Amino acid sequence: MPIPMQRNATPPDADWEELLHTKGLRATRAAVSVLKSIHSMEKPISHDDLQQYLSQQSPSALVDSVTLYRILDRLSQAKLIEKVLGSDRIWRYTVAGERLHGFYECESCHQHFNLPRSSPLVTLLEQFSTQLKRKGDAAFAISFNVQGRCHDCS
Amino acid sequence: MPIPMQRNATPPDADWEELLHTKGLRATRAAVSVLKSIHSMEKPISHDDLQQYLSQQSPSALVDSVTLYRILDRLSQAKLIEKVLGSDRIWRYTVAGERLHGFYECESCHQHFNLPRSSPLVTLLEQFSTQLKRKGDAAFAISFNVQGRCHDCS
DNA sequence: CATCTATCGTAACTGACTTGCATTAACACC
DNA sequence: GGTGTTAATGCAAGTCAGTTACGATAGATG
Repeated sequence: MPIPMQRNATPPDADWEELLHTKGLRATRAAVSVLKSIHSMEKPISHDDLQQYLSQQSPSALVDSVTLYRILDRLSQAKLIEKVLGSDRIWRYTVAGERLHGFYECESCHQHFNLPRSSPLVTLLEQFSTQLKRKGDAAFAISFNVQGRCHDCS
Repeated sequence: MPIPMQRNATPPDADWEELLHTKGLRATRAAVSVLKSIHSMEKPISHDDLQQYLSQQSPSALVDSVTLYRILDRLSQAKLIEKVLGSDRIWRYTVAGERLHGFYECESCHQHFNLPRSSPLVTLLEQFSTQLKRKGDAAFAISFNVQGRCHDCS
């Protein structure tokens, strides 16, 4: 499984550190690189791929596997990132946003692709989601997933 | 985790056996009880709960854990049942239908509830799904999931 | 700088699911 | 009814994503 492509440049470290602090988290070297890396990816990335990616970045970015799990946990609890469960039962992590995320999952390689926010499906579900929230309902989140085959696997 | 309630009576065994045969599967005692049981449930049930349920039914319904996994696999591949992945990374199985399924998952106990087909959300997504199919797109299935807390857990 | 405690690293564990392989029992064909 | 074929079964052992325990380390704060 190839490690997903990187997106564009990200803000300086100080900004990430501050972001972590506002959530009551410590700005450790590991947490910063993880947060930064996830924000630089254009699609959700798994624990495994992320660890590999980090190890290739620089020796200083090396993170222990358990530590990485814990960082990912902490960041998602703080809502700095978002997790998506693939049908391979593997969690993938991506940027968290105020807006709803929909994903396209390749049923063969299980790569996930963010559906464009402009997709009518996303718009539709977003409306629904805010309706639910307004109702103060017991429902907190809607997630959805379109399955198919990605270009590489067809 | 309590074993989900049973629904109403189901057709005689001969019908289930025939159904299995039409899919090229053997009508073993185990396969029949599994198929029958899942059709008698009103919500998706996990491997574990199903095995427990079967063991309580009758001694003859007892199925080995691995065998049960394999039966569930076979039945879903034959599209006689449908699988849903919970955010606890556990598969649950339910009746397969031509129509789209949406689920409500309790984020605490992870029980799944079928959303009523009359739900506007289900209708909406169904339209979308058929649109995709018509387009002959690479997308095969849409699944979605509303998360919240069930009555018992609140 | 010193103290406090969140975070880290190592090793061992968990549990849902899978694989290998010898045995059994549906089904088909006499 | 037998009887042969092979799908399906049961047991033991394996896999692997994720978790837990606990002593060591390093951010934060005064």
